[in-house]
Amino acid sequence: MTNDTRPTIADVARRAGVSKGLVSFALNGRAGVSADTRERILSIAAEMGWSPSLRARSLSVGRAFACGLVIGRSPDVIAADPFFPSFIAGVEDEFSVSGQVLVLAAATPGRQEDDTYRGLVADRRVDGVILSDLRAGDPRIDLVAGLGIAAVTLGVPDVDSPFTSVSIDDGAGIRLAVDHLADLGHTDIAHVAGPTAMLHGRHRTAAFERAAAARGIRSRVVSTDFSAADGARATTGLLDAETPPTAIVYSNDNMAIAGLGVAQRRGLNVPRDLSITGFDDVELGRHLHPALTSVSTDARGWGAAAARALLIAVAGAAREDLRLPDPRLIVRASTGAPPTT
Amino acid sequence: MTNDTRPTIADVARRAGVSKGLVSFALNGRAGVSADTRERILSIAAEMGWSPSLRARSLSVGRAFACGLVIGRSPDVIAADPFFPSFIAGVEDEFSVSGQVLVLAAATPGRQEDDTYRGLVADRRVDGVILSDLRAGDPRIDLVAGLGIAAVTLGVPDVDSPFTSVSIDDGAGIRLAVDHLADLGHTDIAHVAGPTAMLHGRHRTAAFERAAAARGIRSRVVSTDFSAADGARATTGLLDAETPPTAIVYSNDNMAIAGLGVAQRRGLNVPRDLSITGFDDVELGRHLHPALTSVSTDARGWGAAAARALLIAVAGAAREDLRLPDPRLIVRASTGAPPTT
DNA sequence: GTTCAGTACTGAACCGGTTTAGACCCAACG
DNA sequence: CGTTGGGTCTAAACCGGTTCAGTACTGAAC
Repeated sequence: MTNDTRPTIADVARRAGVSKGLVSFALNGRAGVSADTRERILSIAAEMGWSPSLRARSLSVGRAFACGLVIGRSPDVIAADPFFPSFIAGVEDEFSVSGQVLVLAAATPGRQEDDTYRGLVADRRVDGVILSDLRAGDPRIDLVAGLGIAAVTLGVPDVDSPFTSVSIDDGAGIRLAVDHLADLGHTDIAHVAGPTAMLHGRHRTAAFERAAAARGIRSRVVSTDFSAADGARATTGLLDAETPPTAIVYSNDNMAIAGLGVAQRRGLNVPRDLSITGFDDVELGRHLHPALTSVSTDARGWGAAAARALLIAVAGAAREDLRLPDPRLIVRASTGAPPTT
Repeated sequence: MTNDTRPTIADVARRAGVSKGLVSFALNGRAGVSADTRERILSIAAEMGWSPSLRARSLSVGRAFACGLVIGRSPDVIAADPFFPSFIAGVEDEFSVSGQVLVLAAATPGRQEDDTYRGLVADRRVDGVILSDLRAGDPRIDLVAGLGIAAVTLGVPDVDSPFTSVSIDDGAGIRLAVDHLADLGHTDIAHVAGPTAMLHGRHRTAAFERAAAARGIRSRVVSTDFSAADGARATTGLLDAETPPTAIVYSNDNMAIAGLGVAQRRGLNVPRDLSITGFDDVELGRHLHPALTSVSTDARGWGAAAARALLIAVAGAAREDLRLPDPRLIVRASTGAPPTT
């Protein structure tokens, strides 16, 4: 049943009456092959159903024809985060047309993140990696640079980096949310942020504080691990305060939805008693009651852009940073004027 | 900076004063090497920081040391589905300890699912694949079998298959939900199902109808594409009926949450006016208001089991089907007694 | 008519491992 | 003392491509 003896380049060469080398030249479109010989070789190859063995190719040219993505977050948080699936879809949009393949590795309980990278590279399984969820003073930059492999970073690192960065100004998204709430009349807004160790969390927090200050708004920030549970906890803490905020800007939709649940459970009406904004604009958000006002980022486009940049970097081009279009705020029913005291 | 000249087996052999072959024997723990020679070779290898080139190994032994997962759903649906990330985490739990790697491929607009498999296998990039989201009369079984590669299926296919299946009885989960609702007094329950083309959707629907019949319950089923939007649409249709059901069993949490939104938007109180159950038990569910009653399946455990089974199949073992523990129903606040007419 | 350049092609080395056939040594046995 | 046999090790083939040095032939230039 399984016919595992695929034709090799030698079979094609024999059948075409030429040397292996010439077949290789013909296939790779290199000079030094006459037009009709090339055509003959190619048609014989097609007829025999030959395609070069990626493994042999990989060994002789020293490339893996694959790139890696290491996911550092805990699986539970990943599962709740719509970013990765969309992002991966975007990466695939690009890879699938260029014969590349995506190797996914997750840092698991039994294996630290660093070891995951080291393993991927030590085996030369990938030609490049995508560094996501950048942290402050991220050690992976030096690690990967030392490992001698191409990479792109998602976001601009806060340390010297030899790698192309592909970034989106998520601060702009937070700013839009704050301005929207300020326009509605809110003067006391809280921000439920991601982990402070993560760079994008910091950016969003800084953007939040700047935007709040610019509008003369009382602001407070509480940081979380991005999980719904932590979002709920943070919300409870905020609503328990002496003078609770009249609006909360969450740094992801998952936490915003959990926060909405907490508020409703306390008998609060959203948006009459409390306004809420999310971040990611997951599909689910528009079907909630009330529908969630959220910052929409193009995760899929980001994935495609990162993949493209990585392929360029693998090819040896110099670093050239890329900035994607700013996110937009999708205003729905979860935001409104603050309660009149 | 980049020291790209890793030591090769020849370097180790020279340094140890033996032949390449013997180093290979020593490394792979094969007989024919004296104990002290083996030790000497191994310690020299360690000292030189040598590890065998996966590419060379791959070429000579004819294995890729990688397995593939092709995701056939549209990226938007994947993004909303917590199953894949958890499942992948489980796969990684297993692969990371056995030096395997997960190659992820997504069927993209520019590339049909079949071509994705074909490409993965034609390049011999993987030693095996995981077939998820089994469809009725799934053509991928024959395709992959014809391609001559190992595989495991997630769920038991409805056609002849040479592959090990790793399955979970999701029908049991649906039955638990129906029984729970029947116990509460419901006599008119609807099921918002997944696509009819998908086998697990069919199983759940069949289980629903059987369980309803067993309890003498009026039942109806509407099928969807698994998206929140379609879940909302289905819910609207059900609630618009002459005599709407008093409870709805959704086949994933995402649709259940969207359905909850639809009900609340209409001014219905859940669970007083309408009971709702989900499927997946996402973390978010317990933070909603009301907290979602849902069927909990161990996606991560499933991933680990599938990975283990696949590695066994790749090693050449005979097919041996595997059935995972039944899912459980987590009762929360979204289900209650039906309204008294 | 030789030199020269250029094109088309071959043969062999190479990537870095695995695997097999066989050489060599020493002990035991008839 | 010659043979057999088991254990240790080497040399070389092999996996299936790429690449480079070099050869043979062609046509143009001097």
